[in-house]
Amino acid sequence: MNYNLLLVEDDVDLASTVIDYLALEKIYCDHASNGMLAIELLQQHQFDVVILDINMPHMDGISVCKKMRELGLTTPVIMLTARDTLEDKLAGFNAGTDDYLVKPFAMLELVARIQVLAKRISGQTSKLSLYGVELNFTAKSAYRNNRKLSLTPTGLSILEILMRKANNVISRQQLIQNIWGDFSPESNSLKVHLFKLRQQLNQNGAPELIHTVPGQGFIFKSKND
Amino acid sequence: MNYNLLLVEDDVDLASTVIDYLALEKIYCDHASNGMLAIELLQQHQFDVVILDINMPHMDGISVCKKMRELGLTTPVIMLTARDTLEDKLAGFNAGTDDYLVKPFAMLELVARIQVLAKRISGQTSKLSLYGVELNFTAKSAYRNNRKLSLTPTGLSILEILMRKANNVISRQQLIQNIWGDFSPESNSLKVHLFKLRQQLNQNGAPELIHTVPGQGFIFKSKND
DNA sequence: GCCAAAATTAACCTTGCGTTAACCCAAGTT
DNA sequence: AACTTGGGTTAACGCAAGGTTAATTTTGGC
Repeated sequence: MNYNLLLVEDDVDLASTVIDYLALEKIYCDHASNGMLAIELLQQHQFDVVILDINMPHMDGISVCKKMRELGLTTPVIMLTARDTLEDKLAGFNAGTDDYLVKPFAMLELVARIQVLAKRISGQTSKLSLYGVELNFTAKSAYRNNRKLSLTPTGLSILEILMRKANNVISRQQLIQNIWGDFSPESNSLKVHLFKLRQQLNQNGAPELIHTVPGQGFIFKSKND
Repeated sequence: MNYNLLLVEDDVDLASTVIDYLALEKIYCDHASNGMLAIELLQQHQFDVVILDINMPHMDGISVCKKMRELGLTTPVIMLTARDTLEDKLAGFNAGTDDYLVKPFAMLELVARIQVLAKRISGQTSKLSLYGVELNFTAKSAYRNNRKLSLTPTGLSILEILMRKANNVISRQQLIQNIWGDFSPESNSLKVHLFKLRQQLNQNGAPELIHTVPGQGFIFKSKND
């Protein structure tokens, strides 16, 4: 929730219907009535997903999508259209769209597909669950195999950073940057935090999830990967 | 091109039809006839996308997908089903699927959607794969025939340099330059590193991949080239 | 200003990477 | 046959990176 979308749609009535509905789902949605404007907005702001009507005067949705990709804008795109021939769909995917929804569609399906795309990209969720570890942001708590871990704020934030980049190595520097910003403590604070975090995670002989990659950094993954 | 999929489908006839078709598109596709097997395979191997039939005996597609996510398997999922009610779709998305396709579907659309998902992933985890050797940059790890190699940072970097210029001879000087920059160690350090790297690569009598070209340097290639 | 929780620091221990040097071997040279 | 040369193999050492522990300082709520 709390996503930031851009709806590109020339039919103002339809647009406001969609925007109003999404607002109920706590999804905020800007509106561009034509392709040129959309591209401009996309270059200026960061959006999680773009919803793109294909049938528009001047510049159609396919062209907008193509243009976006040419400009290096990787924001995920969902195309909306009344036409459901295979050629149309393939043209859409070819232009670089991520999803394709045929009108009339159920709002709930649109919302579901928006969430899938937004999640994949920005990892915005209220909870993260991985390898039996559950992280709840709103409650600021973490569990492993349903046993609550007692973590300090920084411990929690380290765990979050590692889990968001699960299966990717994160260097000490990146970690420090993410936790403290530009001014970090000068001693082995990070080591101590990590130690305590692992201590909590590995109670009852649970297998290690935070692995050290010597000389490279740390990685959150299960052993048998 | 050259994706690696897993199709989970109990109808063997339908499965082989899909697999054969995908083969034409150069998309390689393993097959699991039930959910349990699928989960096992997913834990053992790395797939780009999973195609999941919903309607299966014992363990249906929704449960398989849920289980996957609980286990921390983030491989993108496309669900296939004959039922296209909204509730079914929402149940699918709720279980953590990435896409949902209603039968009968056009093969070309399936292929298009596979490609979208596979691309998103391969953008996140950059890896290099050659002659059975897989180099994963984000995890800073290397595998040969799915067996993990234990490499030091320099070992990994040598392997990367050689693999990037596979089938081209690289001189000692070039290697040294690339690893250490302008100031290199004065002894036979490179030789030792290479020895240890080869030692890791050639476990279990696997054929040599790093060949010495006397007086010239080294070349990464398979024997029969 | 007091107290508990959290963060930082310092000291110490352990591991393992990188470098070195020494030695081995085979092929070519004199 | 002894010597040289290019390369492969092995073990040893120093040092930096990482892990552990305890003590001290900082922070924030009351």
